[in-house]
Amino acid sequence: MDLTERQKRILRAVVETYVQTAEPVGSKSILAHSDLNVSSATIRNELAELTALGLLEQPHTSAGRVPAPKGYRFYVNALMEEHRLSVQETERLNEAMHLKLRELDRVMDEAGRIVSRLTQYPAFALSAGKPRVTVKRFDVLLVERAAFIAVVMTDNDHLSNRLFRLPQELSREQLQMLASLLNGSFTGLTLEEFTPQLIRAAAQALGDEMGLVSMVVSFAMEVLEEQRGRMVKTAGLDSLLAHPEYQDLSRAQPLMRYLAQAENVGALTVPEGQTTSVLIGPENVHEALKDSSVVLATYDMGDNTKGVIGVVGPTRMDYATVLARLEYVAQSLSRLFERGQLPDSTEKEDP
Amino acid sequence: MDLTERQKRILRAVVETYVQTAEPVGSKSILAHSDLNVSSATIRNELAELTALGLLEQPHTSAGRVPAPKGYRFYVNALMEEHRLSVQETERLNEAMHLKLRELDRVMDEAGRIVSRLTQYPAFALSAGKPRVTVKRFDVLLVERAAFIAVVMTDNDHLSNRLFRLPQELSREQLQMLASLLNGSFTGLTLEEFTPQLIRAAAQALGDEMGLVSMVVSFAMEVLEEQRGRMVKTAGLDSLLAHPEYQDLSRAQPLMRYLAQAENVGALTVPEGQTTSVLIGPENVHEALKDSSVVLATYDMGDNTKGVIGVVGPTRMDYATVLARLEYVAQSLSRLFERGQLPDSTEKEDP
DNA sequence: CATTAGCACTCGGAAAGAATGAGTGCTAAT
DNA sequence: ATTAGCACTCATTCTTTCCGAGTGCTAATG
Repeated sequence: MDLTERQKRILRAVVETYVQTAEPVGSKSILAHSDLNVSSATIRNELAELTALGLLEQPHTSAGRVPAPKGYRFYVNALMEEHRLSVQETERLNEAMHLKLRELDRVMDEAGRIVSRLTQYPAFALSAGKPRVTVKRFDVLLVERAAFIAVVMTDNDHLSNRLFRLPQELSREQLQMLASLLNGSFTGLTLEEFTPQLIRAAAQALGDEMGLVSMVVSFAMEVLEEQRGRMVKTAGLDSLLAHPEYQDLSRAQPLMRYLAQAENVGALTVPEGQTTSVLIGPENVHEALKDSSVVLATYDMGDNTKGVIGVVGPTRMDYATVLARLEYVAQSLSRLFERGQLPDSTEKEDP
Repeated sequence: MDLTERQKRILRAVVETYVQTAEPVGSKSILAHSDLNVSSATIRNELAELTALGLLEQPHTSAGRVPAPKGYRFYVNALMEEHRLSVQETERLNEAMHLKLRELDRVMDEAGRIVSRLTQYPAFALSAGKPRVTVKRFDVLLVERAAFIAVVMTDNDHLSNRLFRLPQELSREQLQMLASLLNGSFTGLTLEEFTPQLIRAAAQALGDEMGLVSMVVSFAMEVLEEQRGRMVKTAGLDSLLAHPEYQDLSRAQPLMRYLAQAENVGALTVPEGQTTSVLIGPENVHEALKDSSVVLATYDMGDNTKGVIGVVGPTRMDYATVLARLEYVAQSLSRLFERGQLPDSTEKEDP
């Protein structure tokens, strides 16, 4: 798509004022917002041109212009200046991030909240799905005469534990044997490799009258199941209603419903090889998103797995700012996973 | 408040048809819905009476009647028949409940979802706050040359763990000593009793050059902090918009915002000595709830602590059914906590 | 005295019409 | 190529009109 310099400036002016005002923008206001030295009539001609190209559209004959999805796309690809976070902004973001982020669950939850607060759009955080997870290590701890804790550590260093109470007492030796059996037979296996035969054989080897093996093994299987799946957290659903395009309930409701379903949100991904993704209106495949936009950024969870954070909002979105903030949070998350800590707020760097 | 039998029947008819239709109900439709053998004129007289008593109200002169909050209150207190769950219903509920409910976090999350699905209203689940939580037991497990897992078990049998990586290698003996020190010095203490002095003394006693003590202790403190707070999970926010009273965005939005704030929802409680609570419209203290109703039920988490589940919806709510379902879920949760398992679906009993 | 039939009246809401004005597209002039 | 000027379009807003469900009251009835 080839545009003259003047057309680009006009397109950009339309996008940027529309993003602010949410009102169709007319030739006069472009005159004010950009510093073109031409008359409104000239601009009208250009607008007609841009409309013919499918970059803008007219809600009705006597209204101003509104960016069409293609227009936003052009803006995002070619016109948008990279939004540089100001010092204040960085500080605010860091402040927001400096929370007790630890367990994955918590991290995802908080990340979603933070992004939503930062962008004023509903946000979500997805942890990476990991198709092959295995148990790295089992531990069992005797806690009372007839209760023990099983600790399962997966190969992505996630820990889970559960307390088991038993009808009978248990000796330290029995537990010891249980532990070495488990570590011997069930580490390094994916969920599929936990076959009933294997479990039965192990139980027999231990002479397991209380079903200890199956207890712990099925716990381990739950853990693997859980680790394998993507975790989906959404936040800030309520902020959707704050935007004028969703004042119309018939638009807000399907989107809300979409967002409330974890499996929908979990299906959102960033194309291979990219770290961010912007899908504008009809570019989205899911019906409920057809007239909204989705902005995504990936973060690194270590282990070559990627998580995703993102927001959903009207196509009229300040893509530059939203992208910048998402990227910043994604970057911070990557560092969190890499180093086990959040970046120092004084540190400054360009991606 | 004394009503004649006929007045009661009329009030009840108004509430019940209004709950279904969401339209003001007139004298004629009452005639149809109830089996009074009187004319519409008589009913009109009674309606005027009930309106004068503040039990009904008229949106405008030429409209039918709508229950006033006092009317709902009377209905809930005196008129409402206890909704008996049908066999099908029970089955559906059980099916919904039979999920992998384990970790508290997950339980709360699921409970909220289930209640929301069951009632078609936004729902929430609160775990009990526990003012005095202590660590019951510490365990440490060596996992690699320079990494260990700390497991903290609190007196409500909650388990948390964390993996610590260290710059230096660690001997099994060192860890052993760490464990006994922690168990000796820090079990049975509330968060407040973890004084800096105590921590310093413990570190010295161990000759702790790597800061092991402070690592594990601050982890334990996080755990206590977390266990002390109430956990708040909300679900089904989107179902709010499905109800006609929230088609008006100016009503839906504040309520959404209210529900999105954990601290708001967390403040909802059931009065001492009751197991359920119904707050109708203006009976609510929080501004955002003034024209909605809140229905709550408590469940028993063991340890004499009570959790709460509940829903928020329009005052026009089918209180009988909602209450019955909430109670059922609450009961199931209680049993889950008591026995560590869900009630058998074949089992049937009256509360 | 409670109940009822009958009827005038009220008032919200839908439908139709009129006024407003921002913004366009076109034409003719520069 | 640009621009001033002007007729025209069409959402939006404000009135006006109309409709009917439902009431409240009165007078008649058992």
